[in-house]
Amino acid sequence: MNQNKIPQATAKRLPLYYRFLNNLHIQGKSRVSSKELSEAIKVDSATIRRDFSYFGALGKKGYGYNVEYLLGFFRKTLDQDENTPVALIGVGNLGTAFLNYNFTKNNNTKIEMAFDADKRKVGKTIGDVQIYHIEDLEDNLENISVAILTVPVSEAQNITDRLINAGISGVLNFTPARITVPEHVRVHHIDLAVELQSLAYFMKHYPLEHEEEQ
Amino acid sequence: MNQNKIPQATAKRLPLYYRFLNNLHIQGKSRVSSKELSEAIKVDSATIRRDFSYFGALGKKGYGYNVEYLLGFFRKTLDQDENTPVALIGVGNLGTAFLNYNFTKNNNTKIEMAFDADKRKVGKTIGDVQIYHIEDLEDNLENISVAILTVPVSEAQNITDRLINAGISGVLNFTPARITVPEHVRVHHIDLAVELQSLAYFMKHYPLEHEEEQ
DNA sequence: TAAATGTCGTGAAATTATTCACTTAATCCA
DNA sequence: TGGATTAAGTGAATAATTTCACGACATTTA
Repeated sequence: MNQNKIPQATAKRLPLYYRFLNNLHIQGKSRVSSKELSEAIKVDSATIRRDFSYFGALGKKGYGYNVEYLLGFFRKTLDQDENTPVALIGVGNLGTAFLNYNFTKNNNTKIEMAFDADKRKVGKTIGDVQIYHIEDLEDNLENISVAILTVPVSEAQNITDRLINAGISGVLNFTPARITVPEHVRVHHIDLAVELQSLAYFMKHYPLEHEEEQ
Repeated sequence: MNQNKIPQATAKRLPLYYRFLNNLHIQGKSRVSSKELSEAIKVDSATIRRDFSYFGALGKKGYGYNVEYLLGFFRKTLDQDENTPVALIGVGNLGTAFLNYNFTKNNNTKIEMAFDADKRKVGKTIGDVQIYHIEDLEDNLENISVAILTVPVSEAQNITDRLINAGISGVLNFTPARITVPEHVRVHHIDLAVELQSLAYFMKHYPLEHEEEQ
């Protein structure tokens, strides 16, 4: 595989490309240029061409990219065929939002089960996903490698430790806690307060220049 | 001001530093080193020292940083005194999560009002925030510069246009739509599906190396 | 007081990412 | 068919970010 040659910045944009191509395909468009893509997803066209070029020559000069071909290519590259099973930990408002969000639609991730500490929620189903009690975490987490963590910050590290013990190797952490994990576990943090505050900071201090932001 | 000298990557970490220092202060710690900070927030210690150095010499050799002093400094720098008023657009599960999240706690942003298209929600209050009908957007959005966008993707561009017309200059966009805005408006995208998919991709293709992310 | 230790601040190097601008090839159109 | 146009792919330049590694100085300890 050529995975290690692909810059991280590029890898982060792949899902974005994939989804947009999928939309184009659904709309019946058969052809797209890096310029069009650029305008739609707000990434410089040279960056898009460079990103694609890491995978080889996917387009045609004077023509652009064939949507169906490119989509098929990304489908393979992003392992769209193979589903990644996900567990949701913490069924509060944010957790519920995830359960109702239909990820599987144009995405290879699927929330298979959810856990919560509130006994009143246990046994219920939201968006087809069964809710278990957090005490039963270890008994149910089989074949699941990714967890979405939407629990109170005070529980974050403790539950993370249990998740890792139970075999999880990727965590999407929505708590403000900067959790500690072993080397082989990957954590992505999404910190809503930080995002909001950082937006406010940028607005005040970088008033004129304009570039889109992750 | 020295804002323009500060790299964007540094600016993005500032809220993180601020919050962690605040926690230290609450815990009664009076002193901290870049190494300790590094272990807690998973950012390389040299990066932390470099980040701080953009603001001048804030520490003392052989000692570290004085928590209270540093906190006070960041409070000023991040304009913690001055609140940024925020409007929430779309009171679904995700929107509700925001309303219940107590941002103002150690944060200078405050959700002042919310809007939704569902008449049953209008007039209610969640977490002290009044919900208005989306039709009345323009009438109520006064003195608000930031919007959190948690509406269905189909409405995203249309509502964004209205928001900008009503004077908003920053948008925290949680919809998958890559919205188009004029030069003076800043948009930060947080795309939950992309985050999840990109985590899965990194897990599969960058198996051994380990660095914290985002 | 003197030696040992700790830790900042930072030049310089290394790494990573973006952007420019040009060559080349395919398409489009008259 | 042939000239004009379009747009990919990419070498090279530039920019941004991180990291190394060390000098200098404060603190701590004996």
